Amino acid sequence: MKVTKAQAQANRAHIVETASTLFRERGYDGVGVADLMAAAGFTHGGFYKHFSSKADLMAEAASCGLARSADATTCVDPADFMRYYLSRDHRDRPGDGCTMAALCADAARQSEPVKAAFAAGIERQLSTPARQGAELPGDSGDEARARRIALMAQAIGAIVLSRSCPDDSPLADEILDVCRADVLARLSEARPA
Amino acid sequence: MKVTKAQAQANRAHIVETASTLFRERGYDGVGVADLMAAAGFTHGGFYKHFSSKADLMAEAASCGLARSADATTCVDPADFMRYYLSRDHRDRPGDGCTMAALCADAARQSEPVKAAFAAGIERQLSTPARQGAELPGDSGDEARARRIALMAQAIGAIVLSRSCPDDSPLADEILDVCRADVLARLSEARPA
DNA sequence: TGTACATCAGTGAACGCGCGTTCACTGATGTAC
DNA sequence: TGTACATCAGTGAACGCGCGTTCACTGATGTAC
Repeated sequence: MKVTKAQAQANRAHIVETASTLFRERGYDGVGVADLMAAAGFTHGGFYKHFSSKADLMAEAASCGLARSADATTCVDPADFMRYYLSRDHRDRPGDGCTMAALCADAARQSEPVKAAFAAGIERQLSTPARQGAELPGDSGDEARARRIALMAQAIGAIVLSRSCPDDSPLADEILDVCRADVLARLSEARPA
Repeated sequence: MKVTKAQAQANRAHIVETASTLFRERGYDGVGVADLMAAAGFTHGGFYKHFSSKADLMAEAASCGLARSADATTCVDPADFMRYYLSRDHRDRPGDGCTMAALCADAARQSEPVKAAFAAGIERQLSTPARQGAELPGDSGDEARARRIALMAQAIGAIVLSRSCPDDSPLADEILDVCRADVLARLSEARPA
């Protein structure tokens, strides 16, 4: 049964979205093509009408997930963002969360297109405009960029470390709490109002 | 052909070591039992004379790799350690590097024993004694521990992010350079000697 | 110490299974007249 | 506008392959006498 061009395009986008969520939850190797298509409401055979391979979809799902995150943080207060980012809620629901935190270790072992998507996504996140008035006067380009990189690394490291501990581990929560306090302190130092 | 008890024990340890390296290089899903046994110099059939399952070995290899790292940093100058940790060399040779950086995102999706091994490994790293004279007088337990956690998260995040970029990406090097400078600055602030 | 036997680390073929991918087919959509 | 045909998104069976695991076997080691 054929489908309108518009419907086919919407179906394709839906598959990419579903993949993006499932990959974040279970990793690239943890999601099969048949799994994924079933989760999106299709049978597996149609997959190759949309994508040339699973690796192709991986790169596209990464781009999509990373772009969405970057857009979602546009003009958001950095402290508010970090309070969410370093929350138990974000840690415990990777499917709805940050693609970098969920998949960048997986990406390191994938093909160039996937890694290129990650580099582009990181770059995009770094150049997301801050909320009006959230920048310092002395916030020159290089310095602000360096601070963003340092905080991004710390936040991602905290989530990834926390997730590697057993579910009920006090250490998992301690890592999150300590890093949240530290990141917020660094943010308020940088911008003493 | 049987083998002396001592030899069998040595062979087992060799398999764990080989697994620890291969897992760090390719991830848990990227290394098959047959692969691994061949790399260790054996055929795959003997695997189950030593381990009850691949998951069992994963937990043991994690413990082993994490313990070794923690021991290797005992009494090392934190700044020296961070200069190595946040180097291109460490980033580009995960097989010889930090188990946490290479596998903690994978660990998050594994069974409880693997996650428990990670929590224990992180705890062990946190309580590794610093080099004599590398502590501040005001370095009370909680404060020092919090600083260690924050720096560990930042360093791991930097490696993981950097590894997710394409090999020749300037961004990969920038992340490493920025985070190294930042971590070293934080270390020297904390201990103004 | 020497001999007979049990043990068990290591071998390599075989197992079922799920993976990514292919393919002949369907039938509504889109197009040419 | 109405009709005939080509297109192609989606279906579901089938493919080869590599995975984790099992198993009958081998033969040097370790043990009992």
